[in-house]
Amino acid sequence: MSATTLDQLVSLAKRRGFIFAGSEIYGGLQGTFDYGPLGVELKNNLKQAWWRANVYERDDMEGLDSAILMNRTVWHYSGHEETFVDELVDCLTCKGRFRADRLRDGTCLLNRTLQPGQCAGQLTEPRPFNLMFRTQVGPIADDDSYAYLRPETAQGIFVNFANVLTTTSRKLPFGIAQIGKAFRNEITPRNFIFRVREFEQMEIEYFVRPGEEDAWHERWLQDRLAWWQSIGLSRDNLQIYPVPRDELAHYSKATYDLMYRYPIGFEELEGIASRTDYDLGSHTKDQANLNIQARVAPNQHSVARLSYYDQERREHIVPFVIEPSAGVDRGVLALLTEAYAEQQVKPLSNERQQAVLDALTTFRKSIDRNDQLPAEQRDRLLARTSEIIAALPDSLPQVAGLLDLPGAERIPVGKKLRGQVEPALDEAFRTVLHLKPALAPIKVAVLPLKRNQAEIVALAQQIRTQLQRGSNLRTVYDDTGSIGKLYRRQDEIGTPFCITVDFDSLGRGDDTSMKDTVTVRERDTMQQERVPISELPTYLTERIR
RNA sequence: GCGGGAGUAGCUCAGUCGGUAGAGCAUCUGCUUCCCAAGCAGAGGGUCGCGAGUUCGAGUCUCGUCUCCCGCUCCA
Repeated sequence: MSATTLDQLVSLAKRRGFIFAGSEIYGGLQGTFDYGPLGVELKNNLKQAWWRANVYERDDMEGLDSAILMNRTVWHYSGHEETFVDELVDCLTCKGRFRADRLRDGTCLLNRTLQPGQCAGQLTEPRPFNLMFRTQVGPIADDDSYAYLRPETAQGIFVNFANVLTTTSRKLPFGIAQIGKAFRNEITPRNFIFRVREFEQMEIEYFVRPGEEDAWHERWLQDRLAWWQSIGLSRDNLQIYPVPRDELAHYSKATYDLMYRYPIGFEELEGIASRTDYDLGSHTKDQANLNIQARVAPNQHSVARLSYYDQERREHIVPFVIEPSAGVDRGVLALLTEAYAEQQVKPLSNERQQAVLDALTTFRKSIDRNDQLPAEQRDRLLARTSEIIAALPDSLPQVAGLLDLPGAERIPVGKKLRGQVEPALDEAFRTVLHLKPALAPIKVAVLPLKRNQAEIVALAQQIRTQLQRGSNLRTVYDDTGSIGKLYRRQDEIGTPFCITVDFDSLGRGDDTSMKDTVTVRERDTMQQERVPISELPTYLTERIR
């Protein structure tokens, strides 16, 4: 089971320190999020896994980290100044929002049921709606001293194409990989970290000979699909969406979107675009002599020839580009969605179960009696409630999803239902993140079985210190609760292994042969194994790779 | 930006007829506990989204405003 509502993830993320709303104490800033102590680890692990697979484990890739601020001319020739900056007006009559350049005489043209002119006078003033953020460069704020925050990392790669080529002696095909921040002034940031104004991309620009792009496009699609699965996303939750021709971005010949089944439905996780020679062709000098196939604007500014000299054919060619471009934040969200589970770990007491059942029954009656709900919503709610009642107690975590359905907020007893379900979940369920160990923010937690036993505590802390220093495993020590509580706490943040130090570890148990051994408890199975302290680094490293 | 819903402690929620804010969980401390939410005692944490107005007195009534959530445009 994975997360069924975004709220479950938002709540966990905030509660345990993965992700916070940006600038929270001042009311927030829409479309920004801060990664907390655990979130930064998870995100770093994701980026590291990507870098390892795409740079270290391949022979045809170089890395790059280009500046966020770039000469404005970059965005002129990339096409972004034209396609990312719109003057928009709103029509107060027909509620439409239009590009000012599509209007004639201040009239709403797009509402075709009206004659042009009928909306006139109801339009707001044209306002520049700039999908690129502008910022001041230099101390003097005049009209020309501005730059954009990059809306994609890709252009940093294209403008460095010649630099990388000459310094690495690469032959086609080869790629350049980059991870970095990008900024878009989205009209409506929404859905937690899914659509935000400041985000991070993991991008590859892969350069191939013209004519070979389609084969490489297919290959990259399969590569990327396999990679996402290798870090834990299940194939069932991934979809390939070939973007229809009329929806393609201005640079693209063909694009596959890799869609993931988020709680909000299937949405794009990564785009794999075939960009032809549009980008290098746009940024290069000497365009006329390079047989560029894409339609590019004449470039009078570039001082570099962004081409590849083909020794065999003795000619300069402009490579075609395949671009697998993934969202880091969307990756994090996908990982959390996939990993999240609420599992029953012990039976529910009778009173609790009865209380929940009563609350559900009351809820169902209340829906049934409510005549203000659209029939469709009502039927859906009734059906879902009945399903949950039938599948109790396993279905208990699904109540969150039920209360998230459209219309549910109009049923007042929904709050009471939530109030009954919560303690039941607390009592008998655990929340667990089934993250791949390599991605887990914390790899190992060292726990004393009893915190008021000085010797146990001392040994546990000693083991923690050894693991921290002697291995690359992020290790924490925790003694702020009973052992069961500590396990649950680690489950919730996805820690794959807990090490428990007990009396046997000290040689003070019934079986003295267990001296210098500890219990290692595995997150998913909750199984325990006795391991000699000296073997811990090897034991753990093998299982966390 | 428009339409619909909601803002009270970290979370989920109470808060009656207007009378200076409560519970459970979470967090922290102490005691206790020989492997899966224990328990007990205590502590911290809220200008009730914000700003006006009405009133002797506003979480509660009125107006404005902001933010968030759901639908319309965007796409990593």
